[in-house]
Amino acid sequence: MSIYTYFVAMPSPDRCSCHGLRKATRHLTQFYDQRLASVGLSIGQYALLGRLAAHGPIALGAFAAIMAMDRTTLGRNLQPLERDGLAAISPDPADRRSRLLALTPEGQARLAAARPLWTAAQDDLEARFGADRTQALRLLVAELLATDLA
Amino acid sequence: MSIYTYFVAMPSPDRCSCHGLRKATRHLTQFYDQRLASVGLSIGQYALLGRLAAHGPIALGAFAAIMAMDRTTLGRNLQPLERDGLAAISPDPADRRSRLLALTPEGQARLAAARPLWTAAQDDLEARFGADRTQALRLLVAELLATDLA
DNA sequence: ACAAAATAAGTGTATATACTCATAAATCAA
DNA sequence: TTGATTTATGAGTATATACACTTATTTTGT
Repeated sequence: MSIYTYFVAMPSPDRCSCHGLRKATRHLTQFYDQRLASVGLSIGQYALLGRLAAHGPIALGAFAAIMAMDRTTLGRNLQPLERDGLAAISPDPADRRSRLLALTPEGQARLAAARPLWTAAQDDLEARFGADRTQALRLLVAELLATDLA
Repeated sequence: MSIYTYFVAMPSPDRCSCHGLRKATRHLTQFYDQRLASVGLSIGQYALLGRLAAHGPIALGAFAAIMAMDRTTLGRNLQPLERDGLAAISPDPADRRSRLLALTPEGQARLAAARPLWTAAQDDLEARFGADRTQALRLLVAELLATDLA
């Protein structure tokens, strides 16, 4: 543990809403990533597989919208998952421009293996940050996401 | 505007705290990035320069702690700023392991040019998302950042 | 003084993010 | 029908993020 740790022990609320959110996201992402590392998934990959399981075979653009992710970002993020056989992309017979994304059996197995680790991480977060604040944060970020900023 | 946009118009609060936070951060980052694009800075770069202006010449590790950023991430993020002459790294005479990061006059000028755009973005966010919710979110993410999750 | 431990930083590698541009296919309008 | 437009996607480029490993330097314990 570095001495620099003490400098951030008591941060003042950030004047910049975006910078504060970005810092907190890095913090939380590292926490979840560490909890999932033993099954070989990041929290981003876990979220992709989980949502994909729920939405079945789906076009890339539609899935990017569900994930609130740039279309090209989704494409890049899928490459390691496809390479490792966790997700598969096939042509859409109904529209030859479109390509359908689907979870493979391997992807389902990996997701099932990760789920208890994710649940434990969620519980640990609530225990450390507080159930009320965790709930409030979840609600606020969902509302922010639904806010049109363009 | 794609038809997919309608799929995300009314999101349910995310079960995964991390995924929700990550989506909202992408959303907000794109908003700020677009507002700052005309001066050639991303919100991440703006935050770096702004904090650097406040903390003067400072060692890389100490600055990474202030930014709540991984040390190696900071190093990579500094490369374009150094290349463009906005920040400069010099050896620390007191400790030859350490290197001191400082804002250049060019960096100060760029920061000054960006500041009104950032202020306008902050104001727009508050107008659209609501001052009370913006304030609450800022406080919550600061508290989350201060929470030890290890 | 010197060997061991701690510290500061860089490099290699891999994934994450998104902009611009290009391509192909479907839709629409005259 | 056919030419213009919209839509779905991929490729190129650049920055963002962080882990594991390495190197150089300082500090510390004896």
